[in-house]
Amino acid sequence: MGSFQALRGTRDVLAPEISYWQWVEQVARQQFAQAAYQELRTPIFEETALFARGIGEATDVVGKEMYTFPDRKNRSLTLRPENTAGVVRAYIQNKLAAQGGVQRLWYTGPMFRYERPQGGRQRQFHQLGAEVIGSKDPRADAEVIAIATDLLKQLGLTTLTMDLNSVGDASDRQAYRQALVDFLTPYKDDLDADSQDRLTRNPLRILDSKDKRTQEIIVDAPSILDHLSPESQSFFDRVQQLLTDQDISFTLNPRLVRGLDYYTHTAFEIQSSDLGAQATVCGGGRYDGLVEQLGGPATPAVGWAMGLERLMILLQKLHAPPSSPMDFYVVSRGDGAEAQALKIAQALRRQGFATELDLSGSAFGKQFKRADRSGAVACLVLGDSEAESNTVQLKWLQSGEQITVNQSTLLEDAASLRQQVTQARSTHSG
RNA sequence: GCGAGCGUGGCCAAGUGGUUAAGGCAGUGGAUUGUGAUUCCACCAUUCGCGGGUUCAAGUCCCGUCGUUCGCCCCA
Repeated sequence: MGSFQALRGTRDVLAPEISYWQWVEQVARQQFAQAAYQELRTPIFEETALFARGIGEATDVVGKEMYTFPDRKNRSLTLRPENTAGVVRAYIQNKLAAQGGVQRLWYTGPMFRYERPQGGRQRQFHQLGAEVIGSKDPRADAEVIAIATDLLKQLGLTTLTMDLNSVGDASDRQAYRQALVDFLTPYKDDLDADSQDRLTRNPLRILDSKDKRTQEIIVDAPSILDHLSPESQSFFDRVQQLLTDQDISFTLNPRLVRGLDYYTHTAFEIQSSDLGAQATVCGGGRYDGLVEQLGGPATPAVGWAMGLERLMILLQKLHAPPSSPMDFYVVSRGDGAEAQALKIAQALRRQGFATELDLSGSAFGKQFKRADRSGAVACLVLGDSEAESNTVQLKWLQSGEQITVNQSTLLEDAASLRQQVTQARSTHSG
């Protein structure tokens, strides 16, 4: 072959699809700004130990999905598989706690996990995430969830469902873990192989096994919700109440267990039925122990992350790509005219008009055909005679009306030109 | 990491061992060397993801490999 191709599980995002990405970023940026969240950008690779300690040694992500490599000084580095650990590291390192109060943060960027690629799952994928660090108020949970649901709604995704659970605090979990192990041990031989393995390592994960027989057994298993301390229970009740007050609907799912060890109390997932096996679009929850776990002061926190590739799959099914149509298409022929055409195109752009310049030098007929297809509202035509008289033909493509304008006066009244463009466009679409 | 399916030009494809590899869309040039439609003409795969094998003969069968899709797994 001899040519290169993007590595397995990575891909290029090109023209029509990219506009969905830009749209999502724009909507998110605006929403976060309105809610007083600051964007932060953290490095794409970090010390391996950050993830191992933050996410948990026993998790699948750390155990078998990380891109880990030695650098030239033989330090173990890892391409971030998620960004909460990195954000918390940044919070600690930059002493954001010292600023007092609550830190509201958001980010977007690539993440890396070595998994078998599948629809909605790549090795390099992108997340958009929000973290609220420094508040133990259940309103923080409700706010951060509301921002996620509002964002999705604003993107037109209205058929998503949310599962909600509480995994309690560390001691609730400890007690529940024991109860679960006690319950499952007699059935050990009937569990699927993965679940048997998890019985000692990470028993809570057995709850979302998809194995039929395991599921039958789990039906009667004790529920985490029966093992919450009174404090955890009332916290969870409050979160639910706050969500209901905002008309955010959810389904209580006591078997929802998140795969990363740092979660405490609130856990939630937003899912779509249009994504096959990779149904989760957004997932998150509270992680009150993580800041301390990573060497900072004991600090409560909540957050979530959205999978952008999955979001794009849904958006592409839902609507046509958001387009940004051209205002002008500049057609020219002949040396003098072509040079003037470039100058005019740049002048229009400086005034804020979206302007495409035809560089083909082909016959006017061909250029007009392209002008038509470009979606531009108007066409500017320069040939030898225009070049000589320093004029330009302004042709409105919808009506076919064409007038001669002096090049120097074309942009004299940009506001009125803008108005004409807007009007021509609205009669076109109306 | 495991299982199954698929891989023909930029896109959608026909083709199921006997050939010169259909067709459509898009693109480029021309009929029309200064005006968008339609129409017409021409060009656009020495080759069927890649490598090897079987056969007189392979896009078609076999093996390997790469990619991709679906499920498991995992999670966003």
